[in-house]
Amino acid sequence: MTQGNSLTNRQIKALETREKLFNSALSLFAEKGYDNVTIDEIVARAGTSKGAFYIYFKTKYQVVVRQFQEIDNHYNKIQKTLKEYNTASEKMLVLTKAQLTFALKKMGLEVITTVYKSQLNKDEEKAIVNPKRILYKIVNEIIEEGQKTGEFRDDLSSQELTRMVTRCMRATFFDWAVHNGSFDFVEDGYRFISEFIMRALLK
Amino acid sequence: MTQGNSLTNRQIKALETREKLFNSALSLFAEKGYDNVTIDEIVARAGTSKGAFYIYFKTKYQVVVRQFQEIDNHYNKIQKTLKEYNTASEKMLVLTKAQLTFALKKMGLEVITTVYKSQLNKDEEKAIVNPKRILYKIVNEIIEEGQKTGEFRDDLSSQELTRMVTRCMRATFFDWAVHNGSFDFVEDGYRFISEFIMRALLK
DNA sequence: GCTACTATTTGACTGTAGTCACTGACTAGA
DNA sequence: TCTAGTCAGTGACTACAGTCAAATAGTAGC
Repeated sequence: MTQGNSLTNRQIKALETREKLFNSALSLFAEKGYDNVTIDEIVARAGTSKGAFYIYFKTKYQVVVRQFQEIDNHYNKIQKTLKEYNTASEKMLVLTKAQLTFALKKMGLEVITTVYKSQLNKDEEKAIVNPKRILYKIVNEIIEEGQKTGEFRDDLSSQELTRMVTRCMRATFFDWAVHNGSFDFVEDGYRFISEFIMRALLK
Repeated sequence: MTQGNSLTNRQIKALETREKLFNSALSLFAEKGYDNVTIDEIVARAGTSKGAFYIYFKTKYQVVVRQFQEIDNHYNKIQKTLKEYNTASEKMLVLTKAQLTFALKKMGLEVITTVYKSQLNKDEEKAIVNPKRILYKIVNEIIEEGQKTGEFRDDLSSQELTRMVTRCMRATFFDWAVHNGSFDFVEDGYRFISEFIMRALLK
């Protein structure tokens, strides 16, 4: 078949088609909102066909899930910032604030709502609870560090604590989406973690 | 119009139609699963028409949301049981266990998943975050009691703590739905609250 | 260059949620 | 009892996500 990294013209074209569909969809979602965009519009703008769309995306949701995942990968930038802070508690708080600010700015209400809704569909790709998410690795590292330094409790494993903490983070996102963004996401979410959840985590 | 509580024949018939639609839908959902039932089937079994369905239910989701609300009201039975326990902590734990057992048995995965998904639709009736839910009143009462007896922290208001605790409860439901019920709902949910969240609540 | 194969693309088609202009039966008031 | 008006109910229709058999065009081997 293909040798090494080289792609045949056919494969290159296919990648282009996918890219055109992805960009067309994202620009339409941005212009009109997810619910007001049809697949027919997406493929018209991409200059391709409906069948092609469903080769590259299993559902309409999946476009947004992919967008979410792309943005989500940028958490590694946050990870570097964390080194400047000395305690695991500080790191957890800085991460929380960064996560909330970042999600609000880069994703926004509609992407978050759409992704959360998609996750409740049986066959949809599980993006937000994927343990490979960088976010989860960061949280797990902070917790392990906090357990080592004696800041955090160690009667539960770091994996288990990570699962619980990230569950609480998701809860803020879900609540905000259910309330149609009618409360201050960053303020409320930060308060929830810093004033409430942190206490469950500390020794 | 109508005098006192008396209903015209017309209004009685209308209530009957709604009831027939509701029962027809619930029995079909139970038989084939929510996603495999069409509105046309529902109205056929109810012996009425599609238009009638949409007079009584704004969306297909709403049937399940109403079912959820009916079941949800049965929390008042739990409330009475709580009086037997002495401390607010005990009450919170008994409530948690009861809630999880109850939801698992009476609602099940599909109802929970469907309701949670519906809540992310803009115009859907907000059932799970409705502050009038009996569950929230019970939680609030327990928290106020705990604050009075000095068991629970009082640096945050009981309302705020209620909001945070119930957010955590919703988180278990959401996670379980996203994972398609692939972990032990009662076991995991109870552990999350008793081993983790309770510590955030205690003084 | 020719051929057989296969990856990609197509768009007509299906299924189903939700709409709406219309119908006719019931009600209230004269 | 008659009638104007209302309200519950109807079902053909629209809109749109998702499917799939057929068509097209790139590729590899000769």
